Amino acid sequence: MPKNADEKRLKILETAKRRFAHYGMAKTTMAEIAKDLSFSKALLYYYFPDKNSLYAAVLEHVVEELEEDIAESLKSVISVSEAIVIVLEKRMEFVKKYYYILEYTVLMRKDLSTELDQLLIDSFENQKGIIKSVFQRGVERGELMDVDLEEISKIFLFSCMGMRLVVVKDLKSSFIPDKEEFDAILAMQKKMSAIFIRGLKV
Amino acid sequence: MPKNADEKRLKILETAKRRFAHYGMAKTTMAEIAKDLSFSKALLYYYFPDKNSLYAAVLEHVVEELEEDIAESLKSVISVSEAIVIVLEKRMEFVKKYYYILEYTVLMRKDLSTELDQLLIDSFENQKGIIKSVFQRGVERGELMDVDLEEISKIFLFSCMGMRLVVVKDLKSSFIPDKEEFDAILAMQKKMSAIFIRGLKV
DNA sequence: GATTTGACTTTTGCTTTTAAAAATTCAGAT
DNA sequence: ATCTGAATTTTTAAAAGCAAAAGTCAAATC
Repeated sequence: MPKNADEKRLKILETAKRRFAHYGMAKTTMAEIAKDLSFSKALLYYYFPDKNSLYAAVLEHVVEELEEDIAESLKSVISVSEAIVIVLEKRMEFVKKYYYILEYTVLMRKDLSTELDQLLIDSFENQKGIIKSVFQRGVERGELMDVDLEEISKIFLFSCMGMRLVVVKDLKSSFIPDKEEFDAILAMQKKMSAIFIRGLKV
Repeated sequence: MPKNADEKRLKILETAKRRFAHYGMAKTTMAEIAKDLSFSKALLYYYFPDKNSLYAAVLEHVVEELEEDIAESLKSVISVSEAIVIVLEKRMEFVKKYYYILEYTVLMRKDLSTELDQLLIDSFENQKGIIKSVFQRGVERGELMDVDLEEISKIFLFSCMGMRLVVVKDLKSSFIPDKEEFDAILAMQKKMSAIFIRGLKV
């Protein structure tokens, strides 16, 4: 019975994820999710306190997917450069794949619930941690200088993230940037990181 | 007589600049500008086709101020690092000083008039040119590697600009970021550029 | 003829209104 | 403890009205 309950929770999560990924938060209604599952709308509220929490759960889910994916990919990688390229590519792939889910957090930046806000902070910290550990390995191997990695990782991440913001101007129009734009951004991020890493070499 | 006409045009420009710098584009009316000068509103339209053109003229004016200021400051500077720091500081000072004037272009990013759009593109190109010539001098002096400076300058500028966008989230609320935020951004930009430049060294 | 203006017209940017849609609650059924 | 239908509350979005601001122009002034 409790197992069955968990299954239902998961089903809701999956269905919501599909809807959010396709139509975004604003254009997805609780009624639609319920209908997809042939559940009553009220049942959704039995498993999730409100729409926002459901969204947060979905977001957490996909963010974990990215984190695991990156962690897995980095296992076999040796050099700092290679590792950073992997991270950048995975990140970009992720943004492309879940654009409509992520869009809401960008649009709402300011007034997000504490829950969501914390989730984003955690996600950022995780990303920073990954970058940091990549650099850390470089330092240990004598490849990179011994600098304040906490700070450097943050700066590096900010540079990469910002690059995307500069190019993608119209966040309001909820229009997904085209492949060319994404590719151009990724190319710049790679080039920047190549120079950046070189600047950290011993 | 024509000289007097030019003077009036300039007076309008100055008054508009003061208003725009203090209240921003949206909160400044043509009637107010006219009243400040004891001109009739219609006279403003004799010298400028519309409010947008007046704004563009003001923006062009302040942008030129920045460009000249930077060019002047760079005359005496030798090393790449020093030069870049100067550019970053001047840029930030400029943003602080004319925040309410610049705000409009950021808010309206998408639907700006061709005129304004071109002005921003030109300004960006100018900034890129400055960075490029700084790097160029570094290359000539044998300080930096010989790379595609056009591309590198763009990437460098994007990284710096983006950094600000990442930190300043609420462009909508038309709230001026506080000194601490600006300082934090500038500090990161400086650190980033130090590593970046080191990454370009021969 | 180049400037300048007051009076006039058109647009734009708010409220306010309001109807529908969506979120959320809840008493009671399973 | 799970689940639902029906009812309630909140949001959203379109329409209407209105005041302020943008923009025009014929006539006056220099």
